[in-house]
Amino acid sequence: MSKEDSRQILVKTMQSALQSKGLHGVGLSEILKTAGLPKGSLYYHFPGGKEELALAAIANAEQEMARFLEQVFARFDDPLDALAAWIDSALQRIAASRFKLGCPLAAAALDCSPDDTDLLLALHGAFTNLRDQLAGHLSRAGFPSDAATDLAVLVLTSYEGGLMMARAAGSTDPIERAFRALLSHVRLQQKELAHGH
Amino acid sequence: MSKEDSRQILVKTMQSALQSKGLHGVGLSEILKTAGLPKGSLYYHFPGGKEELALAAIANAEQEMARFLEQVFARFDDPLDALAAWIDSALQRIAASRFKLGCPLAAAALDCSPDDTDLLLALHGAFTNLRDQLAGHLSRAGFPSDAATDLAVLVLTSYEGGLMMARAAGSTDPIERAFRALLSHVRLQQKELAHGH
DNA sequence: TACTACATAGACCGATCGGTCTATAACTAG
DNA sequence: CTAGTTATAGACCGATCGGTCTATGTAGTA
Repeated sequence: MSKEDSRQILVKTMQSALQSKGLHGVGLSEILKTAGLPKGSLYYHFPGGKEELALAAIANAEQEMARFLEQVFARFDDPLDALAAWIDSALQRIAASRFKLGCPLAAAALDCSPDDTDLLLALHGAFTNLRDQLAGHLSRAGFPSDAATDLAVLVLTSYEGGLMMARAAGSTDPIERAFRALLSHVRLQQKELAHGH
Repeated sequence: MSKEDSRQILVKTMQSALQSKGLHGVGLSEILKTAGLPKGSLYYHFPGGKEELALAAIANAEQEMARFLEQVFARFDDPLDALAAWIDSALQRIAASRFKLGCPLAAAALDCSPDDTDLLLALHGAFTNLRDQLAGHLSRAGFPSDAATDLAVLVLTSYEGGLMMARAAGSTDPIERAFRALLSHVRLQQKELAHGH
């Protein structure tokens, strides 16, 4: 097994562990058992141990999310249609996991100690990137830069909160409701903007 | 020390531990040290151990939140003003804790195993209650029942997601942005509703 | 005082935690 | 074939985990 294979397996395993049980909810032994690798491999690839692996998992999750967003927004002319499609796919993904998988970023953010500065910094960077990416696309829908950033944050917060509540509910209902409300309000605002010009 | 005192101290300590470190992020020994109580007291009041204590902390957090919402909505004629005031106070609270304290419900939801059915059920109940409470108040602002429920869920998800992101950011910025966007859209919708009638 | 329930107190337990260490397999270069 | 690097393999460590247990106050009642 090549170096990159084992490394990637560990990252993916940690990422999915974060999604289902949180940072402190899984032990290294469980991760290693799932990954099918011994402890030596972990500390060879990640001398920093659990935290370094978590950071790598967070970076990977951010990248996956950013890429997926890029694809979806490339597929639609209207950014709001893209938004709806993105949520739709999130709905399917979470339902397919029977509501076990949340967002690894959110799980790490809530499960870590307040003075885990490395982790929090990485998370903040990830959220900021995603926010700016979203804001860029939304500004194409006619929203001024400031409003687009605010709206992007609203989308992200509802997405994260929605995933969390969906997990508790064992249902996609919270995400559906939140984004039904959000999109209806935003479409109205968009119409208003169009009239104003 | 009376029975209720110790019990309440344990509940509060667990609640704040959930907010700052999550369910598995704190050990019982740390909780007991903070509470200034021995292990015997914990297992006398909560024979079910950590999980029973967590359930009690969740129930307490839900009650506090519901009461606070009730107070805020009683103080304003316009439910949207109340909403803004509620967020304002949340902003102050989280800033005062230097972004260490999130929502105990969210922390528990993301840090527990997917088959912790008791915990997830309790959280689902809590979120549903808060949602319906919010929806009731919002329907007074002119929103039809269905739309009010959707909007209530949007408010809750943004609140929870906003708290999480604020923690990562070490700043109230995400909450401010999210609710600036939310309130601006909702006020527009409200105006639209008023015109339509 | 004696009895009883309540509540505290903390020693103690096996299991598991994250992390370190040495040994060795597998491959490459000379 | 040898030397050296890469990566795997897992025994082992002290610390801490959640939980159990017995012993000790303590308060109210007879």
